[in-house]
Amino acid sequence: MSTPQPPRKTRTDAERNRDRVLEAARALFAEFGHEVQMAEVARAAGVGIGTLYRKFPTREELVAAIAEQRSADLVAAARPHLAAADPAQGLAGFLRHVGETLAGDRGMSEVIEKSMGSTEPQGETREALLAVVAELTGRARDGGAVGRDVTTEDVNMVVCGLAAVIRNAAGDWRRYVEVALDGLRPR
Amino acid sequence: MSTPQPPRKTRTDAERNRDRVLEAARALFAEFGHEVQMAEVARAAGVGIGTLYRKFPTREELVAAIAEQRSADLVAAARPHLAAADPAQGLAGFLRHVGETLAGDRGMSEVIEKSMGSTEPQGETREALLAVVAELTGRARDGGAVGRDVTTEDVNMVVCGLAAVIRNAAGDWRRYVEVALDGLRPR
DNA sequence: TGGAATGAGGAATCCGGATTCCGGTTAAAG
DNA sequence: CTTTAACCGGAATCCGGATTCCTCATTCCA
Repeated sequence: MSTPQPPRKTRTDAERNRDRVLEAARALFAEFGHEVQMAEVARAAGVGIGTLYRKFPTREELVAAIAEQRSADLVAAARPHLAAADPAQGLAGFLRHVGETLAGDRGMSEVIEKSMGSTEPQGETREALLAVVAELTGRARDGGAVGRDVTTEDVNMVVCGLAAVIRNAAGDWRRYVEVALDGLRPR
Repeated sequence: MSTPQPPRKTRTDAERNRDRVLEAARALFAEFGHEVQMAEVARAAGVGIGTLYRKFPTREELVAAIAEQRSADLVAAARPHLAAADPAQGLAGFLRHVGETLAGDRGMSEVIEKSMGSTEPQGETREALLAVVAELTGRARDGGAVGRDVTTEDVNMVVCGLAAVIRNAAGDWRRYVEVALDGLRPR
């Protein structure tokens, strides 16, 4: 009945392996997207499959962990743009940054394409990301950088499209970003 | 050695089954995308799996057949827009039509998202579709409906983004189309 | 240092879904 | 109305990849 757990400290090698897995997964997902197999990740991490599974009981959980991590990075990267003096540059700068990020991370582009917009349930980090976009959009709108009728959803759609373009289209995504920004401007 | 084949006419029921399969696949792909299982298609078509496989030896071939069909529809639908008096309305009208189509056909949005842009090898119908977009873009540009620096690739990216937005985002894709069109306009 | 307790590995297993196979049918030809 | 090539149906099989499980190795604590 009692719970006299004599809690031992987490083994150091266990922690090290966890880090290796996260690192390997991050790299592989970035380069090949989430289609990468669990065995690949384990191999790249220099770890057995069993170990990988003890850290992340499910492929889904591993993917989520990485997605969470990268999303947080994006939210963090938004800070300077939120603080930008010129709200127009704030939104534009952030969109360009998102492009740069997704261009270097296939897995992330998959995540963003699916998450920006779906009214699905999701982690708080996703919420934070949406909040950031909303904030940036609001400022840009107040500052007259984008049309008064531009909504957060409009921007979300642009981001979703950007992710798709980066992952599938042959053209220069930077061009796409500029076109989208032009489209959002007043008048 | 000789080939005195007394060619029999294709059985009528065989042909009928083929049509049923195509019809069922079209409907299912449109509603659920290409993730639908072969068995589902067979069931919906009121046909055995074996029969389905005699018509289309591979899932891939079935998907390709439908994609081809729908792409051809899109090309055909472009005709009136190509003939539009106002080139600005030509491009805009076509993009809106594409949106309408993709909004009602999940499978098609998947195809378009992947094919618009990839310099991959593909069917001639895909070529035709790209040619149509190029033509429409050229006219719009010549007519001053879009910026002089707008390329076919730019428009392809917009279409690719549109497909993604329709399939994933929560917002109103019509809004997205207008934003994109605004972004393409001169100035 | 001794002996749990926790972690590592990776072969074996499970699973969902595509594809194959073959005995039973049925339409076309004479 | 036969004959027979084509065709049908769907159970059985195959396959790739995720997930489980059990044995052995390490690390932590007294």
